[in-house]
Amino acid sequence: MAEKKEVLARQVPCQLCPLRKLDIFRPFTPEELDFVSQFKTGEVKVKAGDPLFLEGANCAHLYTLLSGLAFRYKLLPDGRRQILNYCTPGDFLGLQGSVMQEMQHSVEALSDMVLCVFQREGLWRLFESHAGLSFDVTWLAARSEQILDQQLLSVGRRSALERCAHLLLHLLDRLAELGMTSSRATVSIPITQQHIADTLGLSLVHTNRTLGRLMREGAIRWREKEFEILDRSRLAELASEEGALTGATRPLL
Amino acid sequence: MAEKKEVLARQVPCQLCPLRKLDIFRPFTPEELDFVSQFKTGEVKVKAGDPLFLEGANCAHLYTLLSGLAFRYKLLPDGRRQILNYCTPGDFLGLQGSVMQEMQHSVEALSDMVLCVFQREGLWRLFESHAGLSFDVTWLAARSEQILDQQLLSVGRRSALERCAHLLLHLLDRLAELGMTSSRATVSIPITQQHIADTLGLSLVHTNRTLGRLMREGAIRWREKEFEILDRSRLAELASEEGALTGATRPLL
DNA sequence: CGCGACCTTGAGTAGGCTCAATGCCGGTGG
DNA sequence: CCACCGGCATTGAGCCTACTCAAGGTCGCG
Repeated sequence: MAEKKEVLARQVPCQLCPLRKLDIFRPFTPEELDFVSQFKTGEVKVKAGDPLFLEGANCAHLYTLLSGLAFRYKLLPDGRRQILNYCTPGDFLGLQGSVMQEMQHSVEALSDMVLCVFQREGLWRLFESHAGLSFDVTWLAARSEQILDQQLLSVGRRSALERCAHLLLHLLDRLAELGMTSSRATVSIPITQQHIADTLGLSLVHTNRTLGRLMREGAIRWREKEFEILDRSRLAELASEEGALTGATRPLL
Repeated sequence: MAEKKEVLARQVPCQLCPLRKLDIFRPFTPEELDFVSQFKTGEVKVKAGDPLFLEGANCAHLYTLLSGLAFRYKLLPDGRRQILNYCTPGDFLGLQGSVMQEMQHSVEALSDMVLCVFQREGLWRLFESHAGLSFDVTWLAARSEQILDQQLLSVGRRSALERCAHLLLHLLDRLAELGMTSSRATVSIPITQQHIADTLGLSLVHTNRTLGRLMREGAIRWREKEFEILDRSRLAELASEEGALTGATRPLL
């Protein structure tokens, strides 16, 4: 309990992984499931607010996020923070650290998380023995690059109002496909306005005012770290959408 | 000549590829070189200003940039453009298009380019038969994600002056490791201030003034699509550097 | 010689920033 | 039970960075 990361004995066998039931994840062959099962060395819990990775560290592990949410970020020497993206269940974390020498960004838990743990060396065995899974790893890397591209477009070229609208829609969509939204379009996500500001490259105050505008317009509701999209089409219009991400089924390691 | 893309018969065998001599690229085994050689189906030339990919297209090819420069970008419906990053020789282009359904960004040549062409299906054979090369593809994907992370940090959290300084240093470093700089720190790169503006999320006018400041400070010189870093340490200081990219040797496909 | 592409510069505006204060919890210790 | 404190949202005021509009200026090219 005093530990930041609580290491657990292996819990759920991959074959029974509840995430895998979602139909956004591509079905794995029994053989693949076997491999992943032994690739996985355990589980770990991280408490909300705790770090999973710290920039500059050389982490020996890879993770698949099983439950909970997190975010990736970078800091400038004087403390300015840029949130790069959000991590949702099914995301494969730590690839950069395994593939390059060290992690160039940090990851922090937004809510309590459970993660599958893999050893760095296991990744190499994965590449040697499973072309399909290797391709999946690459697929996941390409996907997160796409998300980053979108985010960069937003931060670089959209107005504050557009950015907010776009981000909320993006989060809604990502959580919806995981079944993490309540009825309607209500997203429960433990972020503060400071997180949003740091994601969008805005100041806290201005973020607050911009969200206020969206609320007064009746496009969203925001209360207690939970927001609801009331008028999706209005929001999409405000966001200057550029075409959504592919909804293709994805791999889950 | 009337063609946008000029397809050439196979020219240089990979074993003799001049790029491969650079010591930033990891040495390949003869066996790997053989495979890459037959993976490569030809070469293509693209003229400065011409597109290599267009967003939304479903491209059947993958490329390795042999010579010349390009940039990746996205557009908003109303025409605002965000340049995502620059492509330099050795970069592997089109992975997103091969791995996902379609390309979510465009690529345009900055200067005349020569590229190696690979078939999309060849990538699958690569994964099946060459774990090392598969790993390399993933490595390259992870690296471009890192570069994007940096860029996002810049656009989101740095001031105009910091962004300019950071970008110039970044370009200098990337071109220097390829031996594409002249003596000293002179970078010859055919970009306009509009490119810089679209990279940094700034307006053209403000970019001009900011570069002007850097020039008046004596940190850089800019003339005719070519700039020179006169005072690297000053520039680094202005850039609020966050730690450079790994200089590790990289794969070249 | 005129035109197009690009760089410069001026002037005025505004979107977004900082500083600062207030209000609203929920948790904690006295 | 209550007072206090810390984290977060909100709001006002004033400022400044960066944007827009608008004119040139330079250079290369047909």
